[in-house]
Amino acid sequence: MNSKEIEKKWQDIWEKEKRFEVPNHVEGKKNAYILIEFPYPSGRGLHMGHCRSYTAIDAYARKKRLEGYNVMFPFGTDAYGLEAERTAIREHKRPQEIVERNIKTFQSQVRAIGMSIDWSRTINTCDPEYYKWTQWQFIQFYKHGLAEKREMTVNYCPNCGVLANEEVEDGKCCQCHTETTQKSKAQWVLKMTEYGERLADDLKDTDFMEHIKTSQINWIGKSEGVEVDFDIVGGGKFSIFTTCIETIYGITFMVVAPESKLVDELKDRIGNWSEVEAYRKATAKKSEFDRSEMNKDKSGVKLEGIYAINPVNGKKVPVYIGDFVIASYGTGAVMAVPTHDQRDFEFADKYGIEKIQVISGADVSKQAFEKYDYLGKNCTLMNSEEFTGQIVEEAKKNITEKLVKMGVGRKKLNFKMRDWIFSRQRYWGEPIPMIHCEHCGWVPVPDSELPVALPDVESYEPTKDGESPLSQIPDWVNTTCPVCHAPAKRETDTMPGWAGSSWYFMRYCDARNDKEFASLDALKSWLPIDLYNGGNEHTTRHLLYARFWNKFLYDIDLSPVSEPFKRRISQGLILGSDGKKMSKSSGNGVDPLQVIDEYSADALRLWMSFIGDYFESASWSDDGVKSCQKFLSRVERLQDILVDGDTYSKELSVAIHTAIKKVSQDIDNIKFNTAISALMILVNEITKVGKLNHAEYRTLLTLLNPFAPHMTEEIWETQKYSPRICDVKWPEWDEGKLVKDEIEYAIQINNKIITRLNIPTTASDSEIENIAKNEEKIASALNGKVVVKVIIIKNRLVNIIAK
RNA sequence: GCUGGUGUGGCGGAAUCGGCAGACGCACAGGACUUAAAAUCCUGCGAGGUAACACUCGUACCAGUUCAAGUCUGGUCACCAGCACCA
Repeated sequence: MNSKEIEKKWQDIWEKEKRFEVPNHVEGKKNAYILIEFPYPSGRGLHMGHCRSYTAIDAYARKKRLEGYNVMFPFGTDAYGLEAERTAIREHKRPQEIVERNIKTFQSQVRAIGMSIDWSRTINTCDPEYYKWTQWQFIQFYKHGLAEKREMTVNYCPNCGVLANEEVEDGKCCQCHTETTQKSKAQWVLKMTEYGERLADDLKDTDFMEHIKTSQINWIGKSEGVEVDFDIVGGGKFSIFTTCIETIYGITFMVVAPESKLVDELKDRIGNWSEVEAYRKATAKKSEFDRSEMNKDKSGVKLEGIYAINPVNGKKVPVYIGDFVIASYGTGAVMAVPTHDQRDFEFADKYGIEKIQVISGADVSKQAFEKYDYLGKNCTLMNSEEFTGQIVEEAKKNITEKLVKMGVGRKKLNFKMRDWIFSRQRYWGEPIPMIHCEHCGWVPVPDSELPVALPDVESYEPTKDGESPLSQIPDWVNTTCPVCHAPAKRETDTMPGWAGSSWYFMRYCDARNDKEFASLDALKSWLPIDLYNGGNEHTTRHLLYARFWNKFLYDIDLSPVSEPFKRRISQGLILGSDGKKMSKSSGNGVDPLQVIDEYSADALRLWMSFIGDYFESASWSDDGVKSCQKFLSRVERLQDILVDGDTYSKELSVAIHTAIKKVSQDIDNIKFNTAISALMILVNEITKVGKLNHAEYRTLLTLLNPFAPHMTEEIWETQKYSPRICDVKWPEWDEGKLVKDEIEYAIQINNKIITRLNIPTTASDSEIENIAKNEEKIASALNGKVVVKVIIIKNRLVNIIAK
């Protein structure tokens, strides 16, 4: 049989015997939930990038299973989202058809690389059985006041409609890269900001890779500061938010966002209204991107006749509008301290505003002395009345206290993260299960009527006016109010692509439940996920949404854990052999199925793990797969030198125990490349010895099994070993048997290696010293010198310091 | 600019607590087997230096700590990722 037949044979056997299925409920602690982000089933099928994480994490799962864990390792597809819809439009097919076809391809490819998937749990986000629960959960958000329809300024892409902030990159749509604009529209939002603090703080309980935590933290953008009220001369007031309250005595002007309502309220008192109005109009035209792009040239307009009063010293300062102040962050107004904020500094320069230094320690005539530079350096305040001379950190506390006592200030947390805009005016998504009734307002669809099925339609392209295509189907839109039974209309917006992927890992635990989205019992058995692997592109948005979603379910006692993912890792990219990203245009793409065809799935699997550090990007190389294929056939050929024996032989004992330890630890630590190198070292050692017994061979095959499951099963069968390799126990190493009788020491004199010596491992320090000193070369080199000090590092070296 | 990460031969990459830098593999070179090729096996392979040794240099760069630094400390540079007029 050739490798292809062998691999097919075992894949069929595994599937037939339901080898990798686990129950929903498992007792005990030896459970491991291992998850790879489910893919969007694109027509191109599995690519090398998938292969790397799939095969490596599969190896991890297989090893855990051999160690006696109940391993849940599921697979599904995330079929909703813009990409599927766009493909459908391009190919003039219904998205449903395309998705169905692609899922089949995907699943067969996942089988072909030998994944140990529990297929009884497979799910797909556009399956009504699945999205029924996505809708149900939306309703729970609504019932708990965390979902509401809100008129708001939104990012709008002419192609893709309304986008969440997270979907806008550099002012462009993250899907089609068209320039986005601002539009006011009523949108469903999930109040994610209410969870901002917990989403940031609870990261400490997780074991995510550092850069993943960082990007989460950056995105959430939590800042601690103080909100302060400012009275306006002649009546009225407004508040500002600052993280640098210590600079309050340095305020020389204030800036509010141009669109601020305050400006309207003060209209009659503003001396230059026409100028102000013109500036506001100009700002409204600009997208958020344009506004931030203009950052080189700070612009603003003074509100003539308007002065704010600094509560700490009664100082009257002018008020400006400026488009660098964002209405939706903080209070939409800032205090400006040109000496200690570079932005304020430039603004002050441009409009000729005075500057007062309040923190000493730097020259502020050329540029501002900012918090990054003065914090933590024991800088003291100046020009700050009773706070003058206090250290910044101390003054921060004291000034805040004073403002609180005066009743004009309070501590405040602010987040850059905004609420999650949950509406899309697109066809291909879960319909939002809400009904609008003239008498009752918004009413959730009753549970008994879920799912609100996405109607099968001819035309699903986005409409010109930016409304959902569903709004064009009167039969679907018109319904009756569940409460008063009057005629009512369905919500026609659909959910964003991120909805279904925010909770799929829970559904896996109880995938066929038709009473609830997953029983708490099943969730308790499996959550939190022990290892969650996914692409770097999802480390901010998806992870944040999923954590938020779970936290909400946790709060209403439907999830047993407050953090669903214990450990999160991301694999590095697989690049083309030219070191560039694989792409059609550069023609450097490699098709995994062709590789399997030419070599074998096992060789591909081995190479994907051996190619380099799992977390770093790596270049594809044909020679690499070849070398792995070569290694596998070396292992196969070891059968020719097999001898009898049920215990490890003296010659190989140390090598075997060393390999067991290294492979075991490296797989746990996601260091697959060195795990394989340890196996190679073992095979080299066996080759040197020239023979191996069955016990040794069985151990080698077991260690190799996670990486090359087909071949090792086959050899196991050929050798008539029993039980089957997937039923054996992962070998254990004996720390005491790792030590050789003798170890080579490097012998140094004054840090320079003079010679190397084999010294028995049982030798004491003084014996080692004697052996070293008496060695011929050493003795002659030491002749006439005085030994000052002898440093002995066990099993490594001896360094003799001599004068 | 802020935050996090990385920097080691021709290449992918190893190196526990600071302890022989370059494991393992690729590529390359030489040899064995073969009529020949493929496959396989053996040997060599950081740079300079030597007939061969010896010796010298070498983990982005500059300092420091130490008997000993790829590893620790301070500073610089480059690249990657996230955030970025966020108050």
